[in-house]
Order: sequence, then structure tokens, then C-alpha cells
Amino acid sequence: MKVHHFARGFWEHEPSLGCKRLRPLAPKLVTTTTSTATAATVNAFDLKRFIRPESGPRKLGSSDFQKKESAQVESQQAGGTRWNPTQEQIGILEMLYRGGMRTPNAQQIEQITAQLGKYGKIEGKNVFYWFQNHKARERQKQKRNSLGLIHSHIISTSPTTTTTATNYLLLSTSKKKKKIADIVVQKKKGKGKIEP
Amino acid sequence: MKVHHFARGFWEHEPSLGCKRLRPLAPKLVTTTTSTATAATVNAFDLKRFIRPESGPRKLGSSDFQKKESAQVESQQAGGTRWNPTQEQIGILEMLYRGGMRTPNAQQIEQITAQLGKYGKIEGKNVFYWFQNHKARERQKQKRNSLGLIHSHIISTSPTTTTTATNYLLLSTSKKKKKIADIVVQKKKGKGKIEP
DNA sequence: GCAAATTAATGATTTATTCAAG
DNA sequence: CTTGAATAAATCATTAATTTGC
Repeated sequence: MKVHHFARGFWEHEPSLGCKRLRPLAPKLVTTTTSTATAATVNAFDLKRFIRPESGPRKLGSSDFQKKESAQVESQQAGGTRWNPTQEQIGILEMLYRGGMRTPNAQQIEQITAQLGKYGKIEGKNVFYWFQNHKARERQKQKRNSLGLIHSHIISTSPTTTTTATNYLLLSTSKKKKKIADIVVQKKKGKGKIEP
Repeated sequence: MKVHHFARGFWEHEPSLGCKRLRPLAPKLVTTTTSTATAATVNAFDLKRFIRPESGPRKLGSSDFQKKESAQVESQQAGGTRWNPTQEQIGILEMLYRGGMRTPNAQQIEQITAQLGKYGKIEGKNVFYWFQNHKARERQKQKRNSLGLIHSHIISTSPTTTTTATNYLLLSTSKKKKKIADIVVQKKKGKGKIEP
């Protein structure tokens, strides 16, 4: 377990969040250049690829104009699938979370993204999702724990309200997800969990 | 509301998983798993955000992140708050819905928005929400109807009928959030999905 | 030691629920 | 009430971390 290879030990700044995912190779420091002033233009839909699921044979013959660039070996993930946060990114996000941030609004997301972008490829939606997921999963964890210690006296820590009035929206490019109606009439909501 | 985040001094991680993932990424051979192919088209989603600072209890003055918002609120003057669809817009949307569209992807949304924009101010998120809500509400309606058939009893409030305009103004605000935790909500998840 | 196979995490979507404007 | 907007819960899907057989 715990293979501490301090090959490059630089990133060991925080002992508390020391080893979550060792996966450095982050570009680290990007000279910033701040190519864009980011003056505004916060809205505007960014169009991106379109992935039409089954739903019909259309599917456009055009191969695809996707980037891919075949780089991917680049700094790290960059593969194109899903965001893979670096240690630094996670650290900052957790810091913000602990600081009380739960559902950052658009501006906050923008700033955070810009900041985290120094450590690796990242988009605003990643930040958004991270907060959503982290919040939800911390909650589950807590619930599960509290169930575990029925006798314990330390329950407190209420779910912290949340609900920041933020406005943002993510458009999804529906993938080819499940399309057939699951006839699962009774999906058994709890699954393996112990729901009260 | 809880405004009690902050003093969250100690958090601690999972005792058992001190180190989550620290495997330095094994080469893992490309393999690419031909099975999936996935086309790899990275779909960079777009994070749409628009800011509507006020309009609600604002809290979470957490970090210094909040600063310059409230700058441009007027981007949506005239009515200010929410989208008010015109008849043409609704008509087109319903047409699309009946045609089978349920969750348009970004490109589709963009097109629809562009089209509907001819009849009135509208944004992509409005289209997105409309489909979300319409789908959900058609579903409930159907569920309710199927349930109601057993009794054939009027549910009172005959829908559609009467005063759509709601004479009594809503007192607005002063709503309260109720926790669903206590109530044993039997959310009947199972339902037959009726696809046209 | 190495990879395929398995498992645990967690990123990304979809669905259900809630709030509140009109 | 109707329904646009927003959030949370549930679910799906993919990748990293482990385990296992050789």
C-alpha cells in the first residue's frame, strides 16, 4: 500500500490531503500570459460537437471535426474523455469546499476554473460537477456514518443548508445513453443501501 | 437558513482510505478496447451561465469571490426575470416535442433557439428547461390520469378550466423550505415510460 | 514483475423534487 | 394554478487502484 515515491516530492505541500491521487506531471505554472482578458462574454453558447445518439439513422456522414489532435500524451489526461483532476486541483477544490463553498455561481466557477487551469486542463463544467458530486457524496458519507453511530453523541453537523442562488446551466449533448425504457417498474430505490 | 459554514476547522478524511489512489498510472497498454470505440469525440460541454444576482436571499458571502457581480443585470431587461414564451414559441416547441424530441443536444438547442428567437427573446437555457419540464410534467399528468381512472372521481380542480389568470396575487416570498427527510416520501419511481 | 480481471472512486447525465414568478 | 428555474437524488460510465494468476 502507500507507495511513497517522492520522486519529485514537490507537491507534498499539504499533509492533510497528502495522498489522494498521485498523478503529477502537471504542467505547473503556465506563464499565464492571460491571453484573454476575459472581459465578459460570459454567456453565449459554446457550440461543440454534436453527438447524436441513435434516435434515427441520421448520424451525419461527416467523420468528425473533433480535435483529438492525437496529442493526448501531452501533460496528462488530455485524452479527451473525462476530466482527471490533479492533486493540486483537488486540493484547491477541497479547500474551497471546506471554506463553505457549495454551489459556486458562474463567476466563481469562472475564477476557479481559471485558477485550476494552471495545474491542468479543466473546464468550468468540471468545477461545477465536482461541487455537485462532492457535496452529495459527503452527505451520503455522513449519513452512512451517522447511521453507524447510533449511539454516538456526535451527530450535529447538519447538512449545511446550501442552496446558493446561483444561475448557470449546462447543456448536455445527450449521449447514446440508455434509450430503451427500462421496464424496471420497481427499481428498488435503495439498492444496497440502508435507507431510513 | 443555515449560515453556518465556515468554522469547519477539522474535517478529516476517511480513516480507511487515507490514500485513495496513488498508483502512478500503469501504461496499461493501449488496447483501446475496440469494443467501445466511443468515437472519442470529446464533447466539450458548454457551461452556460448567466447571472441574476438578486432575486433571492443571498447568502454565502463566503470567500472573496463575490465581488463584481451585480454589474450587468440588465442584460435581460423587459420583464427582467424569466422567459415568457410566446404562442409561436410554444407551438414550435410542442411540435418538436410531439415529434419525439425530448432532450435536444447542444446543437439542436442552438438551432431551436435561433429559430424561436424570431418570435421573441429567448435563450438556449430556456429551451433546455422547457424540454425538461415538459417531459416531466407530461409524465406526471399521465401518471395522474392513469391513477385517476380507478376512481373516475374528479380531482376537483378541473385543470385547464377556470381562471388561468389567478386572481389572487401570490403573496410571494415567505415560502419555506420543508425538509423531506422526515416524511416518508414514497416516491414511486417506477413508471412506464411511454415513448411515442 | 507484468497485465488481465476485479473493485473502488468519482466524473458526467438524467430524473425527481422544490421554489417561486406571473 | 401553471410553469420557468434551480437543486438534489439517482444513475450511468469510465478511469485509477487492487487483486490475482502466471
